[in-house]
Amino acid sequence: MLRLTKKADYGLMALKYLAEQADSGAQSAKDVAEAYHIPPQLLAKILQTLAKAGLLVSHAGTNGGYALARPAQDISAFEVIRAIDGPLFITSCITIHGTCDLHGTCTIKEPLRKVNDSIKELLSGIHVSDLIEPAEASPAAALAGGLVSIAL
Amino acid sequence: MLRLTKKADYGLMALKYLAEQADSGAQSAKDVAEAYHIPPQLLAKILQTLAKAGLLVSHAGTNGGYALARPAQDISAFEVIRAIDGPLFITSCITIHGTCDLHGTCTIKEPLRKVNDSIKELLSGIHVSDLIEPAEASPAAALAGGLVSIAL
DNA sequence: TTAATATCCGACTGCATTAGTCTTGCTTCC
DNA sequence: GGAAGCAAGACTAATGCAGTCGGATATTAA
Ligand code: SF4
Ligand code: SF4
Repeated sequence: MLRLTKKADYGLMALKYLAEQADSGAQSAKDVAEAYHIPPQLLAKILQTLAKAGLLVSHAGTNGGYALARPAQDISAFEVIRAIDGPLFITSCITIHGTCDLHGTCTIKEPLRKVNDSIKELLSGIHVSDLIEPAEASPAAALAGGLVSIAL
Repeated sequence: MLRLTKKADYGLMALKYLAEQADSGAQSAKDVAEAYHIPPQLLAKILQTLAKAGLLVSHAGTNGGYALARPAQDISAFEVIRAIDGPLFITSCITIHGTCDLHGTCTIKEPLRKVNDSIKELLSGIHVSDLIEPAEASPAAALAGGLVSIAL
């Protein structure tokens, strides 16, 4: 349940890597793939998607590659996931639109939308800068996390 | 991304229905299925699963059916989802165990586990009793929801 | 006792999504 | 011009989900 796709997973890893290597200029897709042992061609497409979504800037040619389009603390995990996996959410009805034929009878739809929003907010409160701390909690993360309240 | 399975969806609807009809005694799987236009045989299996998980009590025979094993406010959405969809979570590594071959190199695993826990807590704060209010937020729900803080 | 009602259980199929690959073309720098 | 790199789309294999089918067992009412 609620499984994140591996692509989004890879995307987050790549973004983290790019955030760490921000000083060293652009990094090629191959570099990132080798650093984490991710299938290179797959990661390439993920990075392309991320670039198209405006989260990365790309530069073709020799010594080209990808770099963050914004500072790491301005890119939320929610944006990344949405860019890669698309805008689909926990219930089939919210975004798939016509998939569920129970729109009339379903009485649980509204509450679930609230849950959906809560998760969305939770993910929006996480930034790639929060991922780079190696082991112990960074003081920034505690601040950035914030609080998510849920009231149905 | 993060899509809830329809089975879990149906399960929540059924539980809500059973909570509402708690006074009328046991309800058969067919009754619930007809009330919401859910494929009867599919719902039957979901209810069986729920019963096996201890969330429902079942009674075979004429005038038999299912009823809540506990009061509605003691059954969390998390339990329901877990019972139906199994214990899998947002990343492939957390519960699938051997699926991801990046355990060594992956540096993003720990932060994601925290996110995972936050979502789990969020879902644990929602009970089926919070779903029965038709339109406006129930006062109980605001209390029951609580706060979920996330700190990486 | 019999028949109707209902849960229980496992196997099965069709479909959608996901993970990953291949191929081809375009851009930039040297 | 050629190497390094991005861009883009088609393609395949595998997985998981939604839903179905068939039959077995338990309970109750007549
Ligand atoms: S059953 Fe209700 S909540 Fe679930 S997908 Fe259909 S309309 Fe949405
Ligand atoms: S890439 Fe990392 S976080 Fe994702 S499944 Fe593999 S080990 Fe877990």
